[in-house]
Amino acid sequence: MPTQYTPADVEGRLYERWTSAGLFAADPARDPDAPAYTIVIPPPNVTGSLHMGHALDHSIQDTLVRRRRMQGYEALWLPGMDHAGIATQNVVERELKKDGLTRHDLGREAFQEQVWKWKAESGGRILGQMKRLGDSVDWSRERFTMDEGLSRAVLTIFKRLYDDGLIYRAERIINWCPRCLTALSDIEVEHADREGELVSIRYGSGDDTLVVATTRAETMLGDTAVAVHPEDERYKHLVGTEIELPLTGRTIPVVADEHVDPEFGTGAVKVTPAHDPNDFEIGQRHGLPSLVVLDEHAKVCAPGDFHGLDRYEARAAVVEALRAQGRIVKEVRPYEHSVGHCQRCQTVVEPRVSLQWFVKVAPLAKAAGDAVRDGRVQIQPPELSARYFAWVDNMHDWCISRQLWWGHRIPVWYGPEGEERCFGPDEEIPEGWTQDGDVLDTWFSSALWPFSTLGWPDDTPDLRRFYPTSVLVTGYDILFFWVARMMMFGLYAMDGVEPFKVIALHGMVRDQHGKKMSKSFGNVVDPLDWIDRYGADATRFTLLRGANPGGDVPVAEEWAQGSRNFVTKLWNATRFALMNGAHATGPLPEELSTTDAWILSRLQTVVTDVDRYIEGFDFAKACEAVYHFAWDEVCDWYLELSKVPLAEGGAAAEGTRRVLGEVFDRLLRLLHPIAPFVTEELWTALTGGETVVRAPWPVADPALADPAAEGVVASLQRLVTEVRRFRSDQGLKSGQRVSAALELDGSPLAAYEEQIRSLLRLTVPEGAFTATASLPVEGVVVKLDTVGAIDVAAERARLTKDLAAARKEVAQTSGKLANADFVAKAPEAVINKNRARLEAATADITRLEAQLAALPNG
RNA sequence: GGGGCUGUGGCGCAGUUGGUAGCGCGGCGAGCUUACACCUCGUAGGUCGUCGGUUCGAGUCCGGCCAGCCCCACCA
Repeated sequence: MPTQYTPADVEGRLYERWTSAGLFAADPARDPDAPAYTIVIPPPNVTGSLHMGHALDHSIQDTLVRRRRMQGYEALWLPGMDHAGIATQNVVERELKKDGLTRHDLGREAFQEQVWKWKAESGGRILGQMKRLGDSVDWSRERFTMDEGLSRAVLTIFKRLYDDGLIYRAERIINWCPRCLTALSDIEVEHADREGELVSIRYGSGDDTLVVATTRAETMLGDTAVAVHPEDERYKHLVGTEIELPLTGRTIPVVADEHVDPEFGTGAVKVTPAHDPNDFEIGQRHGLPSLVVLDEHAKVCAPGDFHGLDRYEARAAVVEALRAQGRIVKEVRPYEHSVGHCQRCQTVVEPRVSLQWFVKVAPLAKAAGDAVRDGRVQIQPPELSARYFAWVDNMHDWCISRQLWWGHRIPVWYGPEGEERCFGPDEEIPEGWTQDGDVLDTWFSSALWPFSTLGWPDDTPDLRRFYPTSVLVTGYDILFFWVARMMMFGLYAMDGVEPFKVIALHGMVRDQHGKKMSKSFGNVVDPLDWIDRYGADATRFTLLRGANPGGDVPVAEEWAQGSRNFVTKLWNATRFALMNGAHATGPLPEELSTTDAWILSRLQTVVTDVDRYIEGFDFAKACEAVYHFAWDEVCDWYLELSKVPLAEGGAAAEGTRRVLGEVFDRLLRLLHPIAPFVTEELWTALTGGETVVRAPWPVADPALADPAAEGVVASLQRLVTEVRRFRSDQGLKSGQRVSAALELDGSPLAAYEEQIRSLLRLTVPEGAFTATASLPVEGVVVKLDTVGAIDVAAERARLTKDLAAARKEVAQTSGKLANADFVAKAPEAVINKNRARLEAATADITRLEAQLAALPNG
């Protein structure tokens, strides 16, 4: 075995072996007694490629699934992709544009074919990248939201919602993207503050004028009223009258509406029902007409001088024209306000009245909220529940129609007599009926993901065995987009059965300064680059190690190197064990040495801790626990201590070989869900087993807990550390052997004289000491021949400092114990702890004084 | 405008029901000791944003303030 582990040499080979052996395939009929464990992957966009966010998300899911699989669950991790309506259509349209074509040149059917062709050729790159990460998904169950089966699910639930009156078509004001030329739901709009200009305009003529303010002057062309507060004395006389609307030759009514804030601006508001959500509501309340003055490209479509101008050109032109008429009052002033942008292309969204399809969310959202409220679905970490409730309890109706060609077409047809009818997937469409041209929001089909992927609406064995799913793992950023909607549709479609038991939310991957990764900052890290250079295991470990519950995950090159080093360390440690004949077969030795008993005892604790941490979604702690056990305890102490019995041979060596094998067998299994590749490579080498993928998950054996052995080794560690410190302070070469006498009589450490000499590079004295340093530690005395004269002054200074600290400790602790209030009110455990502290400090004083006294005069 | 979060050694983070602070990286010093220099050994750095309160005792509970971040939102 080489001294360094080269991930690239093994990862591909192992993944291939796992999949061809079908190790990740779930089988609903395999063992009816085994509990099921299901995770459906948050389907990445078919246009997407693996980024750090996926890598984190998948590392978590893989860890959960691999552990359950080892525990004997029938574990299914179902992979798939989302058709990503707008995103994918944009990609393909861009391709067409290179040939000077638009989708309209092709027509709907040909365009769709083009998208499928694109998908076959260059979509789904991410699936191959998931293999690099080691994702143990069941590839035989891969799904796509546009699959035939999933499409049937979409049509089925649409019809059910339609028939239940939960889907309706209406003329409403919606968010319109003038570039994508489609409606958007509220959450597909991102708000950002933008510098704009607030223009104050005088409406009316003669004595009957008032001033309104707007940041979108061009919308005045579509004004159909001015609104004032009913109690506003300034305008009371105008309410109910008509007022002149400049530039248009129209007059509009002045209406009184509670919504107007008399304190803000002039207290008078222009009302454009067709292009502003507020104004739309005012319009509804007062029966005002909606006058659409901007077309789907956001160009002025109202007749007149401005016709055909883009909204921004029109804005300037309108202001200019008003200025010419002396209508602009005050100065036009800069004004920062929040502007909505299309999530997909960042174009400024234009609110527009149009005929769209909506889901009536109130009853669905209520059920989705209740499922969490009454504990049927648990949100992890629980603190994030508040955000969830805030959302589901205040949800507006969901605009689900998109004016796109890529997606599930709305299954509603219009008849010759103008009637409207929804047809289910298996119904025959009568002659002469035409289908609605819109498609559904991508999130509509993703909302069905937990059950549509399992065969719903059919009653399949998969659906029965694997629904509801066990846990949904995703970033908190997608709680509203996806999770809340899965809850709504899952509960609705599955008659109240929740789509998952636990929603485990993780944070966002960030750079080492906590900054969001983005191309513009230039701080994006490509997980595949890390996998190439450090390996999948190190990449996963880095992410999981930073994954504190609910927190964002900062990553940096150095962290990845540290993880890579850990993997190498594990590699070399196991290599050491193998070179020394470690094996994991047969019973453990009857008689365990104290160090063997100690490491086995520690192992039980770590097994328990790691299991508990993963169970609680605390991956950072799970990583830390294995990391420290493997490195600080197994490598730094146990391997070193084992060298003496291994060299000794005989029964001592044989016992150690068995224990070494036991420790690495369990450690590798414990680490496998987190770092699947290196553990597979090492575990199969160590045990000769087929694969660790389906090896049993380690369970702690309480009989192996040995506090006494842990105590002895702790003493040994303190002794060794103290002597090392002395050697280091005195400038003794660490490799240099030093003659020493150990007076260990009566100490439990007596049995470890050999190991102590080995760890400290001590030899047995052959003659008289030349210069001696005496170190009383842990009740034993170590006499070192220091070869040359030791630095007495430095040692004295150090001991004096320690002595002062010990005396301070004694003073503080004894003072505390003398405090009547403390003794009366503090719990006994705390008091005992302080007594122990006092005792230890007192012993330290005795020891240090003796050491000082033993120092040669110099 | 509403809601939430964070502020602990140089950097990034842990700190369960309150009991005198831990980890990784980095720093400094020493060293190729028969697994590993992607290593080993030793070591220096915090009084926990700030003010006040509760308590025998607070990083850990309560209140004010300062600083930063995020989400939601139809104030022209």
